[in-house]
Amino acid sequence: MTCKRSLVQIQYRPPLIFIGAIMAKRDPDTLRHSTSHILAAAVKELFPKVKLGIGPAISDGFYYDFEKREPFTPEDLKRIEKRMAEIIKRALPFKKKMLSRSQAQELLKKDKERFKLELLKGLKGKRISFYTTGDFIDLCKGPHIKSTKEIKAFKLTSIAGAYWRGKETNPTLQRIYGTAFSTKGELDKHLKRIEEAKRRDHRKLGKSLDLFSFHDEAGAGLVIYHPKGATLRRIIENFIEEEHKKRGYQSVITPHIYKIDLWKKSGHYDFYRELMYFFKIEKQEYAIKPMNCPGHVLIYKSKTRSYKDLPIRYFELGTVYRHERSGVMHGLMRARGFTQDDGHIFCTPNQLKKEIEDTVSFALDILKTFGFGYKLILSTRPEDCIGSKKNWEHATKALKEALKESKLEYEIASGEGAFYGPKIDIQISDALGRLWQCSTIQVDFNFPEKFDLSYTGKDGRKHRCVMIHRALLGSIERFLGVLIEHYGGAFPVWISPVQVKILSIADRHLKYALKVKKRLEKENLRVELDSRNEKIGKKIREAQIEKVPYMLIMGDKEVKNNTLSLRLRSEEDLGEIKIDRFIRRISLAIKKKE
RNA sequence: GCCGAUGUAGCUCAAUGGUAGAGCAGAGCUUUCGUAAAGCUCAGGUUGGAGGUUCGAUCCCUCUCAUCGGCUCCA
Repeated sequence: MTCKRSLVQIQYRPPLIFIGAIMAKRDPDTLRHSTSHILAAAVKELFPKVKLGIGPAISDGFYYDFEKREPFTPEDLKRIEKRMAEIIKRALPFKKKMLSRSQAQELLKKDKERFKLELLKGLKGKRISFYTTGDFIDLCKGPHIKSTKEIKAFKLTSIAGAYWRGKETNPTLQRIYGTAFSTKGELDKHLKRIEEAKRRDHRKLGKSLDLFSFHDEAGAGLVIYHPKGATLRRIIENFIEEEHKKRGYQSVITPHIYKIDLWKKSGHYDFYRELMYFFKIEKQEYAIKPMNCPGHVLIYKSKTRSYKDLPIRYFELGTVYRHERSGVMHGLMRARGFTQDDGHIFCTPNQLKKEIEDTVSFALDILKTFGFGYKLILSTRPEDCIGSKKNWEHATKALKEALKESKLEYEIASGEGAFYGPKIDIQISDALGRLWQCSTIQVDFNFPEKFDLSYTGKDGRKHRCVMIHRALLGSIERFLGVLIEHYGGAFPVWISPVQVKILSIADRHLKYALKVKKRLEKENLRVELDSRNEKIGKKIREAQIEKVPYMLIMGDKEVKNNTLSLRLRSEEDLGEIKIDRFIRRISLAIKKKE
């Protein structure tokens, strides 16, 4: 079988710096790919009529695609797993076998392996390599482990549907996912990591930390923020807006709906209609904005611009709605309504490189503030695109040079650019190691043409300006989702919805507790008081579960000494401390964004 | 949108072709307590929604909505 390396596979790479992700020291791909053969062999033994797709190694394991009328059940999975263990026990060698093209074709035809035949057609060369393990034979370029004995620990993890060769118009195959390791310990570690990731799932934490909710009756993909979630979001929004102001952006505000004519002019009506929400009032058709660009463009166009004005940078926390297909929603990570930290830069072609460079460094600064790892991807000209070749080259070169001068490593996604220009995407990963695109920096030739965006040059003539679309967090929703999983809900103090929880021991301590609360609120701290008639143990337990960074316990001793007893969510009991000292301590942590 | 699974109290889950139960949360009472869960009592449900099969459906079937795992798409 073939094992195509593509960006799609790279997407499954393990998290960059998260939760101590453990990569096996040896490259485990060969082991996993070999295990996928054993999976196919077991399926063939149990279900001889099944046809084979492909079975590559992916970052944490492998999969194999099968065509089978009846879906695999979880029970089937267990049976297959058992048969795989038997095959492995047979200690079969992986043997390479070179066949001529006609021999290969004959073999696959005999087995009616129509997908393999299709793969064979796409292969170059006269001799085609196959690998055998016992009676099982598979078209494959290898390499493989020597013997099935080397598979010491494996597990089938899930079943899912997948299109043949990833194309929607192709038949749906059934994909069995699994993973394999060279020791049992590594497998256990891996499974534990998955457990931990599930515990950090932002959808779960969003509920238990009372941050946000979704409702059947409200609609799929529409986030409803609860007080604590709203607080968290506002802090991030204020932070990001301030950072933009520091870097020469001007804040603007634009409407949520526009007449359909504007969307026709911008091209969204033609290219983006499927994803847009439309409505008609008094014979006038409107659409809810899926993007913020048109508004910013109208501001630019509201007067003539001189080269002296450029670059102009507009910023808006713009809420957009996109009708995502029903199967793709994923908590905050993929919603139908979301807010972008959206900015547009209008500049001269000569300014392009510098602007890109600054924007990339801006994005990385922001990501570093939250301790994220990241990956840069440069997407180049797709087949179907607008704009002259010269423009594309200029822009792509500007992007490349900006990255080069910033000494940043990046991958190239050839032909993956938007139809209107090349882009740099930055991905960060969630608890399960899934990468999410957050920052995106896109050069656009389309808008400047369509809206005739220009400026007057030194020569007194009109010149076409260049437009950059960029979002650093991407969508606030997605970023929050990743953030929740990144911190496992234990946010640094500066963004914690509740920074301090005061826990009073008995009713007679309430007055003092209230006094302390007032004092802390005067320092702009977010404080809650738990004065319920409950035991201190219970109050602590609940504050721990809420992951409040600082707990202040107040009883007779503290009232008498005019102090607080400080406990951290890391379960540290730090004992008594003076109020002012505590304020200094927490203020410093907030300032340092720890 | 596609493949598959799921949907029972606010939350986590149990049970059944004869209209459902537990723990936590909530309310009331007792208790005023020192670093991860005090006790008692009460209340809480058109079993996601619509239709069908059946004497009878929460359970079986169809449709629909939503969620989950993927595919595809994407911020």
